[in-house]
Amino acid sequence: MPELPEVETVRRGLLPVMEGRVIIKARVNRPDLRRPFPERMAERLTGVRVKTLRRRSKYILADLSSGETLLIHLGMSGRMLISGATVGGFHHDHPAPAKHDHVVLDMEGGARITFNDARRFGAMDLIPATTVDAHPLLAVLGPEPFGNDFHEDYLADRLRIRATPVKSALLDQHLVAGLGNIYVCEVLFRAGIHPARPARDLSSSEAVSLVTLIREVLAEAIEAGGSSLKDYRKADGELGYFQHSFRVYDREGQPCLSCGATLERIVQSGRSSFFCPVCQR
DNA sequence: ATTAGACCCTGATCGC
DNA sequence: TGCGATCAGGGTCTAA
Repeated sequence: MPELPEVETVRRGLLPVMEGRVIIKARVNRPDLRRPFPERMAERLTGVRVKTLRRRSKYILADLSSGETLLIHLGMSGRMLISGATVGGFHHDHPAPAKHDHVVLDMEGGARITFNDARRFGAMDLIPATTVDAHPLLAVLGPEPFGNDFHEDYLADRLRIRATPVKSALLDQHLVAGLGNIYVCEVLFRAGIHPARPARDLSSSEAVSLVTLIREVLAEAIEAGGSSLKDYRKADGELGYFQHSFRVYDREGQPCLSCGATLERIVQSGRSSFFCPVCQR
């Protein structure tokens, strides 16, 4: 599912039809995803205005005129699809209701936003705006990759005390928030670091380079509209195209674009890691 | 506290 | 065409 660049792309797609607009009617088609939806969610969303639409890590946060904030996580397969509006020059008619359409928001201005999530690993919650940062899902998150709290000294200090493979460390949302399996693989390739290296064994210059490369990869992916593999689509239904820029992810058995060696795949804490055995040491 | 593994759920794909 | 095994961008929970 979506990592930070995909979530940011979805947020940007939703901005023109959500921010500043009133939710005319909210419909909730089932009581839960993996976790229960908040009590009376449809009623609490209906008739309120979306003041701002922001992002924290892989979460979209909609601050509402009711004083509550809607928290949205897309999990692995969650989509937010827009219909009934002209987006990017194309008008999208309302599609027939589809399997796994869990929440539907009819917006002031005629747009409809449909949250569809086949695997139901996503989440929604409604909390007082004043307690957003204390929400259990958000309070444990590490710094934003583009924020001032994420810098060379911070990352070097945190990696130095971890015995776990650097791949697992960078996937840990407590350490830095927003990276997922694809972008960690891509970052480690650009850094020339083998995913199985214990985090504590990285040199300080390697840790320093990771800060820059994490920002570089994420920024390029956001610029490309994210990566479209199986489930992910931008809010306007279009595909992102960063997947064409993958240098190692899902390229097992193919030649390294730098040295020509055959790329390999290993499994680390249950997730695939793709890497070049020659370039990454 | 850290870490590995099971688990949550559906759907796509691949080998037979 | 069908069937089982495997895999998938997420995070949580348990137990060692």
